[in-house]
Amino acid sequence: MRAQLDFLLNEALSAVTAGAGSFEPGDLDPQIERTRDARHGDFTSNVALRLAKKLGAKPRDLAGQIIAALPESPLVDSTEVAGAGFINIRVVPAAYQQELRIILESGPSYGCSEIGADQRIIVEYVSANPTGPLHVGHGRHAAFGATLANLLRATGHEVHEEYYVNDAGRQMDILATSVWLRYAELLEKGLPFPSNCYQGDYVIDIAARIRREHGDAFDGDTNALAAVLADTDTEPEQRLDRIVTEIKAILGERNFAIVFDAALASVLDDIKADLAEFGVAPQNWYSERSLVDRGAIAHAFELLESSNMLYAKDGATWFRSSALGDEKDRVVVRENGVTTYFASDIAYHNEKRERGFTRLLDVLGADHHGYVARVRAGLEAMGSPQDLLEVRLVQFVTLYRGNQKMQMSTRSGEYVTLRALRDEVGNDAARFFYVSRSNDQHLDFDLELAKSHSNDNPVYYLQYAHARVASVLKRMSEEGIPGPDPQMAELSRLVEPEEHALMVALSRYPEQVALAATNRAPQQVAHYLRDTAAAFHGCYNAHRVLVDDTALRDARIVLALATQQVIRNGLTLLGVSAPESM
RNA sequence: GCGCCCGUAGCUCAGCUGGAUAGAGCGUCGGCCUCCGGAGCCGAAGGCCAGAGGUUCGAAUCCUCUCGGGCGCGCCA
Repeated sequence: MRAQLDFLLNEALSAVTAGAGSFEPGDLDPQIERTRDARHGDFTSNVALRLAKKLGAKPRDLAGQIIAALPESPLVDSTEVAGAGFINIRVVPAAYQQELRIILESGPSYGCSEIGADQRIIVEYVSANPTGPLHVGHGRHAAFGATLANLLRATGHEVHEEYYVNDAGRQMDILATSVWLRYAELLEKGLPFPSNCYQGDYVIDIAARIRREHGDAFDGDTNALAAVLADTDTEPEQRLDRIVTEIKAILGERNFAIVFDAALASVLDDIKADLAEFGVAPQNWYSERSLVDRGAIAHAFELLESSNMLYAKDGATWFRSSALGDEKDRVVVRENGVTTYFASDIAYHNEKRERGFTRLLDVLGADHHGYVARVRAGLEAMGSPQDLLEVRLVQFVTLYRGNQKMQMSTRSGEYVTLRALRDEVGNDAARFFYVSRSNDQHLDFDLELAKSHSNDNPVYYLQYAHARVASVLKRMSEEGIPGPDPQMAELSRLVEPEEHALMVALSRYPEQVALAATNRAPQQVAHYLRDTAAAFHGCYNAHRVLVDDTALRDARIVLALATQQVIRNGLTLLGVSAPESM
């Protein structure tokens, strides 16, 4: 509906501004907005106000000219110049009635558009290190990323979702080390378990399975290791590196790899299952090790080398990122010859680029914001346009149990897992709750509140609206009332204010989806659905659907069906179920 | 110290890239089913949009500064 008015207004604008060279219609989107106040009509545009100065005209005069140039349309009821120079448009009631038919004809695809048709976009999100189960913070990333992907897909983008698996590096060595130390406990080797190893019970489970499958095959001489463990003078992180080294020596490369791979597979399988149950299923799980094995890092280095962006200093290799907007240059190969995490990431992003995506969208934790400039610099150095990489930061989730703030740390094992949260509050409530707040807003997640299956959970309100329609339909079939044909129904019978308000709300859905996708703002869909459900409940309470007047009844059933369709489409975008009954 | 995010009703948050009288939920107070599901509806109270300047026809929104909160600033990931 808005798209049609947009078109009309553009026609009028180009007629009015035909002689004025500097004007470009594209600058002005969105030109048409919904009015907030019904007295201003249905739609309004401020173009006359915005163009007045540029064209050297008075806003109200200009508005009048634009209105005069507006092509005839069966959609438009009346137009007026209001206030300082607003163009207010009232559409005919039949337009809203026709929209109901369009909703029912389009079904699940109502609200979809092609505004992103020429875009191939890769959305990378969560990408948590596979060193333990996902926690509630990751849940927010998962819900946000998946919903964003849904929104982009609904607006015609070609979308590829990906999870980058950090299956190489120090943290993974520490996980393997933690597992082996638990294994050693099972063998009663009498070794202490350092506090900066991974504390979670899943580590013990993995160790137990290794014990079952391999017996004491990974036993060995632990004297040197015991000495390192007992050395409390060394700085803890440094000591941990030495512990890793000792355990690698005890096991040998081959056996350490077995423990390492068992730990990785176990944790990753858990993450995959967890996300799948949460309705989150990336098309690809991209292994950092595969990147290294394939020579992608070497390839990226060649590209950087050829543009003279690498240099040697202090025995390390540096990337000249400061030349491209970063605060300082960054090390890509350490003094000890090992490449940094940044080297992998630069190679990974280059690889995304080479796969031909027109946009790389990274969903990252707010603690990674310092990282953005250097990745962008890397891409630019390898020949990308500046806007290829788009980063959306997700602020932290602070978990409360009642008034008690909870400290979370993966290493210490003191955190609430996503799975535990889902078990307690349900997938629907969790998905909805996560995306109903802007991603750049901190989220206070009160477990006690979320756990309580009480009425203050907003997701139930939406689902209830959907179920209520289902209930009416059930009642209808029980009483042998035939379902109406939307094309034949006399929708002009829908004249009550509540019905009109509901129809207006429904007609807004396509533009809300487009807006939310453009703004990368899933919470706008959540809020829209809340408003729409409220309009429905208000209408439902004021006017009975299954009345004796057949024509009126049919019209109201069409309205109810359209409402159900829009709410179902919206909930689906958010990854929330639309139940027939509660 | 420097950088990024944020500050809107008692609480939790929206606010459509600068529009007309700033909106919801929860909480508080008062009403509504002999009627399709009361997980609902209707109404009331509640605001110096942290503060101060600036930009312009017009600012919660853009710019600068101050105050307050969060997060970064490794040859960690």
